[in-house]
Amino acid sequence: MIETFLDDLNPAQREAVLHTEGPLLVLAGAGSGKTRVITRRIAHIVARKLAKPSHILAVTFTNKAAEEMRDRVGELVGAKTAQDIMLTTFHAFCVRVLRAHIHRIGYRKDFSICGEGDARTLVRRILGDLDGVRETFSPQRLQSAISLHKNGCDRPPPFPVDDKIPADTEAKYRAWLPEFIGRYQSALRAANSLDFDDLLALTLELWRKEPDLLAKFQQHYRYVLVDEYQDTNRIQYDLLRAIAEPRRNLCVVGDDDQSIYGWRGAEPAHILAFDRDYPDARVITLDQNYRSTETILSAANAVIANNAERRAKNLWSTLGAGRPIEWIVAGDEEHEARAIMQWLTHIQKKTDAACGDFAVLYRSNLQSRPIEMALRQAGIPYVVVGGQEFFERAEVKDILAYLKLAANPRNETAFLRVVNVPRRGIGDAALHRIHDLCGNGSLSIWDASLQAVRRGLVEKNAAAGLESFHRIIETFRKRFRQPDAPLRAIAEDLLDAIAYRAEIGRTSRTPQQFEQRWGNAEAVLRAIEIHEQSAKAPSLAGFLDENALDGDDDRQSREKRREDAVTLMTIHSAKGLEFPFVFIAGCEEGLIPHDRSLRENGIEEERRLFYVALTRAKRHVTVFEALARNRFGRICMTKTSRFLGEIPSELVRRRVLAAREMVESAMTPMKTKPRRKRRPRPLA
DNA sequence: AGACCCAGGTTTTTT
DNA sequence: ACCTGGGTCT
Repeated sequence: MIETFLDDLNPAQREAVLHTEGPLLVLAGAGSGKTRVITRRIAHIVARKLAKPSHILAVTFTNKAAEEMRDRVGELVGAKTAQDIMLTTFHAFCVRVLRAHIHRIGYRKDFSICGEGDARTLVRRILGDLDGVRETFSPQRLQSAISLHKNGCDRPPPFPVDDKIPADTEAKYRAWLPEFIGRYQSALRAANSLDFDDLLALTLELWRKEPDLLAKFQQHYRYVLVDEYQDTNRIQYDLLRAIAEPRRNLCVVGDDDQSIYGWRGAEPAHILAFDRDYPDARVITLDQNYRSTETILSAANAVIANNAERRAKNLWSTLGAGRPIEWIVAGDEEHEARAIMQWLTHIQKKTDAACGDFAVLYRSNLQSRPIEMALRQAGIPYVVVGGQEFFERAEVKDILAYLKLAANPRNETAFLRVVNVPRRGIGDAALHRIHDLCGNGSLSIWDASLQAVRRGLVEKNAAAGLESFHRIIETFRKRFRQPDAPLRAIAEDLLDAIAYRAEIGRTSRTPQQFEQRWGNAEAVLRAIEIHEQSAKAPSLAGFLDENALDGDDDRQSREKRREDAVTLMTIHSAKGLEFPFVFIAGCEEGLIPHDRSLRENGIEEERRLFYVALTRAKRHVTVFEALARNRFGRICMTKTSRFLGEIPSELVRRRVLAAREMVESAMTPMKTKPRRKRRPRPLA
């Protein structure tokens, strides 16, 4: 039994599995069987009875990764045993800890989790109260500054590089930022909400302030494993160190060359410094690749060798040389798209490959348009991965806001979103009055609104509206709290109580739109039902936690990927995946490396991104380049990405479908295409 | 409340 | 070129 976990491992993998005691760093190159090592290692610990399954903590970054890992571990040790392992994301783990213990540091246990969108709304609102700064700093920029700050990022938050901003503004900005963060925090606090970063930061704070509690966790988790270690940020790193401290059975697995989330606060430095922090750490490098041809690996190795900040490693495989990398030069992006379509068709004819064997990768989502058009015209099925629409839809947000209020009436964002949906005659005047009552934030907007009614501070109409709103929330708060409450049924009642179907009807312009939007509402109900059926202890709070942490991953996208269709996605979303045939579109300076990223994060992260793209391929890579590209409505000549030049030329076959001079000369006269006038919107 | 217009910006996006 | 957000007008 035990031997079977080791049989099909190479010596390095085997050592990584067997080295269970003490700190271990596994440098796992792309395609080197990283997941296999982690799952076997867990199975080994369980089978050898080194610890109970529940004493193992395995952390991933995404829910998807956690699920997959649980499945794979389940295949080895049985699904039932796999259930007991604490195998989750950082954030989900912290939510668990906080839901149980956060009262010890003065927070309420029924806090809401404030997603990225809600947080942005909050930033906007605070910014709205402040005069004179709104013009200079975008909410997005501030949000990312806040996040980097909260994650204990060492470097200063990026300051907008912009000629229009006078030189002394940066100093002012830096001086002012802490105050802004303070306001943001107290707004969150008043709303009894935590953002994603708080989940991590407060867990750490909790552990620091309550050493006895930390000790219990340390006692409990005997083995700690981390996947995608190159993506950890400062706080995550501190959390890991804290919990693994006494036993030091900390195993981290990652690849510094695939660190592509620096802009998110990930610090690849951690992987480079691991054996400085743990001098006795065993370091194992997995460099045998089981995925790609030797040609692909040589190209990838050559490219990444240009990075200085890395641990040197060279991937190798025994899968044969394979075919040279194809480099196709097209005229503009539409030409490129057609070339992609034709080349794909050509390969299919030669190899019998299915559509699902192809991925078209690009740096930026806007590149997908022309490619989609070309594929559609040719009748080639495709799926575009990415985009986060579902949870952005108004209906979905509305319903979730009601549910969030039922779980935590203090949730200010949710309150403001639906207090007047459907219309209850609560206008700006009433809301201002209420807002004034909140004062410095000591009173939540919910309580303030109660008081406003009680003290007759708002006009009759608004007061009546507020009272009915209060009643609905209170009613459903109670109902949801009943033990074994039928969540879906209650949620349906809630929609009835606010006549939401009619509301959608009223605000839809066409029957199709109505169907679509009501369909979204039903999708939320279905999601609740799924939670009800699959969760160990279903609850409203549990459902909301799951959804807050599960971003936009409605299961559809996952299932869609299975279908036989060409996959279109950004390189970022391709991390961790593999395809027989990979096309990389838009290999031009400015796109990859992206010029803005170049400015803010430096060249090396962009190079890693290109490296990730190359190493997704099993059999063959084709890189595409357009000589001219539409940029912000202007046609511009492009320059070949420097990364293409870094691939040894003997590995590449270049085909030029468009001559530079032709493209250049075609550019000047054709600036005015007959422009279609925009018609007035056709009514239903 | 809803329609309309203009200005600004425009990379990636695990949770 | 295109979308978003905010402001204004009806």
